[in-house]
Parts: sequence; structure tokens; C-alpha cells
Amino acid sequence: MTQRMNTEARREQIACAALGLLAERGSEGFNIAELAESVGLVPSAVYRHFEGREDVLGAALDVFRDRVYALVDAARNEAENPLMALELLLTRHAKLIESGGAVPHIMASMDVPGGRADRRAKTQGIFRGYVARVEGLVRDGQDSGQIRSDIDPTSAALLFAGLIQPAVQLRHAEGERFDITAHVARVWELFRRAVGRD
Amino acid sequence: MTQRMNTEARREQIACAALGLLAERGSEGFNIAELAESVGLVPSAVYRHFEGREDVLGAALDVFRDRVYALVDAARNEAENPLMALELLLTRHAKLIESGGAVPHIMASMDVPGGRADRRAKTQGIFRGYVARVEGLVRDGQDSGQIRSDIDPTSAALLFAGLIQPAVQLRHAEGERFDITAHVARVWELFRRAVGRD
DNA sequence: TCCTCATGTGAATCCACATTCACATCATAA
DNA sequence: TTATGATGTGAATGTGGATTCACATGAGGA
Repeated sequence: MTQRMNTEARREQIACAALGLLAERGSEGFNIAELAESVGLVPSAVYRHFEGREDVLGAALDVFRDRVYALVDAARNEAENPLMALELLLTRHAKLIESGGAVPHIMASMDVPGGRADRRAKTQGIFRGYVARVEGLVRDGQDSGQIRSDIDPTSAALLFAGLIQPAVQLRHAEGERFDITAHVARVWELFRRAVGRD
Repeated sequence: MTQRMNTEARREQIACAALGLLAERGSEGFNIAELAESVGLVPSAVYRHFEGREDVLGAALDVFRDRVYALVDAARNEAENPLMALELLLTRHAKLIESGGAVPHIMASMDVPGGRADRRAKTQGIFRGYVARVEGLVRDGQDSGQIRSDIDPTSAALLFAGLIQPAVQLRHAEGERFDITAHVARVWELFRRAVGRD
């Protein structure tokens, strides 16, 4: 038998693995059997820790939310000023995409229509929260004078989000041939010209 | 019995209906029973005209591709110059989103990972084609001097695509409360400042 | 040591769909 | 008018995957 674990640790482990599968296969291809195998369990064991498939997906999204928000907060804390925080955030997104990390990948493909209503609501909430945080950075940038004050912060935040989303798709289509780091560097210049105060 | 149709017309009708359902439910929620009902047929009748579910989805994506490309080409033909073509294209995307039209909706939520390999390849091909067309507009804009020539056309095209994608998500989350037309007008100004030659 | 509860297992079930099939019906051409 | 092929129908059938269940096992306390 597999090494036993208390349910709290197991839940966390399963949720993380689920996030990985979700990023890899999408919610359509996500299935319990593969999830169980990826953590060295038998499918039925998953039900010791979760109500069911939807519950697992919900937990995976919670992990996702925490990671995304942590990414923004880290960039905010580590950078010298709001504009540099945005740049740092952008390059970190790019790195995650390059390494196959789940976060921005899911953010981009976030099933707009798919899935149950409550799951949809959750993903949308996560996205709103992300945008709100970026919006906060934009406001700070406006206060510090780096970002033009006549710009609508929400628009700027959505523009920022849009710097990555299409790149993720293209990355998926082209694979290695599409250099996401270089792309991000270029669109960052465009973004700065769009919102910057020079 | 339902009114008979020759298989060509029926295929087209079914493919269009399938695209609608795809936009509404996503590929995860898409099912033959609902599709059949939406065109007034019984599920098994669908198999008179298609090999199976994947075949239907493929046909729906063909319709999708044609519509998207037609949208770009129309904007290109109707506008006076490349920059105005991009603006026209953007506002038309916005209108479609507002009216619940499927096109940009699917473009945004385009299952990056989900689905069978061949279906994925198809959606990616459509996206690449879209980007390539926008890229062509950008090049034209550079030739005509409206767009800075030191900009990478691919980057600009992806930035353009990114103007809409996040907006679609937010629109879905906020519903009517999010005024997509107004948003698009604002990000267009940002886009123009980013790529324009003034 | 023995009890008991939490966790893990393998073998059923269940279920939502896709898919198939034998038959009905209509259009049309001879 | 009748024969034939194309299209539609309803009732099976098949199937992948989620979920349940009876049982096994190991860890920790009495």
C-alpha cells in the first residue's frame, strides 16, 4: 500500500497535482484516474479526501489563485517602483510559461464558458482579483508619476493581462520556436510607451 | 418527421448550430443531444451527416475560421487605411461580444490544452492565421507610415489580439455591467499610442 | 497486546453520452 | 406508378470515467 498521509497533507498534494493536470490537459481532459496515479494512489482513494471531481477542481483552483496572487504581491514587494513591478511580473509570467508552469497557462485558457456554474464563478473571481491587483499597481504608478494619470486603471490592467494571454496560445502552437521571453520584452516596450509618461 | 434537407445544407446548418453551442457551453459541455435538438433533429440523425462528435466539432471550427477571417478581410477592405482597419476590426469584435456572437468569444477561450490533438492543432492554426492577417495589417501600416517601423509586426499583432481577450473574460464575469464598447475605445487609444508614429 | 479509526484498495456500479442499427418515410427518376 | 437511394426515427448497445462499497491495513492509544 502507498505511504499513508493525514488527509490535510494529502488534500494539498492532490490539489497541486490536479492543478498540474488541469494546466496540461484542460478541464475537459482532466480525469480522476490520471490524477490518482500522479500521486501514487488508486482512483477511489481520492474520494477519501474530496467529495468528487468538482471538489478536486475547486481545490486546484484555490491553489491556483494563491499562486497567482502571490506572484503579483511578490513583484510588488520586490520591485523598486510600480512600473518595475509590472515589468518584473511580466517577465516572471514568461518564465513560468517557458518552464511549463501552470499559472499563466491556466489564466490564459481559463474556460470562459466551460464547466459548472460554480466553477466558472470561481475562475472569474480569480481573474477579477488578478486584474484588481494589477489595477492597484497601475494606480500606484499614476500616483508616483510614472504612469499617465489620464489613463483608466482598469483598461491598463486589462491591457497588461493581454500582453500574456495571446503569447501563451502562440507558445502552445509554435512550441520552442516561439521565444516568449523575447516577445515579452518587446511587448513590454509597447506597453510602456502606451501608458508611460514620456 | 422533420423537414428533410440534402446533406450539404444540413451539414452546414448543423455546423453553425454546433459553433453556437461551442461558444455557449465550451467543448466540455458540448453534446450531440443538445445539438440535434437545436436543429430539430433526433441525435442519431446527426450521424447521417457527420462521422461523429469530433467531426462535428471540426466542421464547427471551419465555420468559425471562415467567419473570423472574413471579419478581418472585411475590415481591411472597408477601411481607408491600415490603422483604421484595425480600429474597425476591434470595434466589430466588441459588437460581436456584446451581441453574444460566438466569434471572439471562442477566440478568447480557445481551449489551449483541451481536446484531441487534431482539434487542438486546428484551433491553433486558426489563431495563427488570425495573427498573421493582423500582422499583415500592421506591415501595411508600417509601409504607409502610420505605424512605427521599428516595431515587430508579430508583437504588435499579438498585442492587438490581447486587447480583446481579457475583455471577453471580464465581460463574462461582470455581464452587462462591463461596457465592452467603452473599454475597447480606451484600449484602442493605448494601442495607438504604443504603435503609432506620433 | 489489542482496539479502533483513518486511510488505502479492488471490484462492482452507475451514468451520461456517443454510437449503431433496423426500420420508416420521402423525393425522384425511370 | 413503382423502385431506389437518401434522410429521419426510436430503440438498443457500447463505453469511458466517476462514484460507491465492502474489505484490508497500518498507526496510535488504552
